Amino acid sequence: MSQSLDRALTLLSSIAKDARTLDDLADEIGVHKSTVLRLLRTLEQHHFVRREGVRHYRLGSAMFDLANQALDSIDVRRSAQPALAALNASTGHTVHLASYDDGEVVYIDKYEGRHSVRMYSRIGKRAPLHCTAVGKVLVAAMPSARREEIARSIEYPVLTPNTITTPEAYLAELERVAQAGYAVDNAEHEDFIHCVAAPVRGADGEVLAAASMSVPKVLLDYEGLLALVPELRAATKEASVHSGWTENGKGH
Amino acid sequence: MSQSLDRALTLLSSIAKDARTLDDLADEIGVHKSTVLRLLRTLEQHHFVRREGVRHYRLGSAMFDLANQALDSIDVRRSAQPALAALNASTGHTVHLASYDDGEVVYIDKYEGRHSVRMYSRIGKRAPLHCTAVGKVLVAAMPSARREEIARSIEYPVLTPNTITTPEAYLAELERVAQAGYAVDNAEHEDFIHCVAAPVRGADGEVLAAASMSVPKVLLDYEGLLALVPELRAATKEASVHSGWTENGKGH
DNA sequence: GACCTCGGTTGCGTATGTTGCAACGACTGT
DNA sequence: ACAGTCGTTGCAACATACGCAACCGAGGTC
Repeated sequence: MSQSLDRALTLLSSIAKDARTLDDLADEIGVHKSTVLRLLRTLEQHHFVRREGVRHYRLGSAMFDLANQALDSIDVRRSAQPALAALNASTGHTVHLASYDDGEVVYIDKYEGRHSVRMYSRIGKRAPLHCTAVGKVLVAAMPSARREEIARSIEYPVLTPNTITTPEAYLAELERVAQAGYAVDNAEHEDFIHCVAAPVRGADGEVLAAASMSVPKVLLDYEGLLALVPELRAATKEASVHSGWTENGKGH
Repeated sequence: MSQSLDRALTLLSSIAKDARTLDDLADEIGVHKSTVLRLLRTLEQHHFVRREGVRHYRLGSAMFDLANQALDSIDVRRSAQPALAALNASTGHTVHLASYDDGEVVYIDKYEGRHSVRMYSRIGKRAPLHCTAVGKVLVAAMPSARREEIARSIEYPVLTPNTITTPEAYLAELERVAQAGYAVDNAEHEDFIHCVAAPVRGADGEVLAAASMSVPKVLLDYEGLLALVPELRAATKEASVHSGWTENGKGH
């Protein structure tokens, strides 16, 4: 809708990847370098971009200022923090907190595991719904009409041999998840990692977010992974309580 | 330079403050609400903004995705982390890591203190050079010509009774800091808090950033604050080593 | 030291994209 | 049913952001 803004935002992503020369950036978004220069200058004025020397552009402080402000305003993040940090500390595994946004999963918090295998995740990063434990938990919590709608509308890229590839299979999986109260990602997203996830609920019992633990397969087999579920659920329950949820029925 | 981009970036700040209605945002940046709508839509496409229901706009996930990417790319942040985290753990006080950017100080990391008095700081937030310990450390590390230049060009808003208010006084203070190797903010920024700061150096001995500890005055008097300096300097020294610095002379 | 390349910068005229307007639609509360 | 918000769209006018081409400055090469 707004061309220059659109270009500028694309620019930001390009810069985030890695600092480049003007012409490179120009090529990337398909405009003249003078245009890039002018956009950069505006971004710079607002501290969204910094230049260091020549040939080096980095994201600026406004970026993380706003980001931190935004993160702080996500209530469930703060209320879930103690429980998830404790879970992370006691198990040593990577813990994620994620929520649904526009047909995808967004990670809103992350506690790095001790056995830090390089995982392709990061706060703010987005992931597909069909191959992540958190994705399954979040969609499974929706009314069945909405589940259908989503299951039919998303793509099913095959990321590992275990990835679910059809709406039918996904819907069946969601049903299982809804029943069980937790979800598993049996190496459906990344080959060497499997996860379990469970919902964090708010005052009205609605699902605010999903928390997951990710474990390298070399460290724990499938049995071992499932054995973590009780601990995970204890943590999500505690997080839910801190978010206003009460055991039986509505809060307030 | 780019009007629409400029407006959009201003919009982001407004949204960060607090989610509002279209007209409010329009007023704030002085344009018609339809204009705001179109900008928001573009921002939304890029996930810089989310809408929840009506009358609610929040910053979106692209924001913190990029921000985290950017933070990860700040080398000194990662290399200083262990030392600063340990300092924070052992003293219980709030620890900041900050660097110089465009006439101001920018906080690039923060470790919350245990006795958490609400402090007006946040990763990515900017603060003045003249009334912060980190600011003094960073400017004191510059060659004297540049010190002069900066001292003459910045403003000296009076924030507390102790705030330095003239370039002359500031330059004298910088000289003291350069000699001593650390800086003090004796409640010059916020009335109830005082800080000490010391530099973190890189391979060539250049100052990469400044680390500080902030302590409420009710917790520790001026004497007590100064007593923390050795521990702080031990931590910044360790951080420097991790950043490539070597005790005597040039690295490489 | 002259020449070349590469990255960044500026002025200018034009076409394009962006804007404000005003009318409409959806929703809320009275 | 009506008034009051808030968000959305089509359109025409204009400002603005664009591409171009020339220029500058730094580094490297011969």
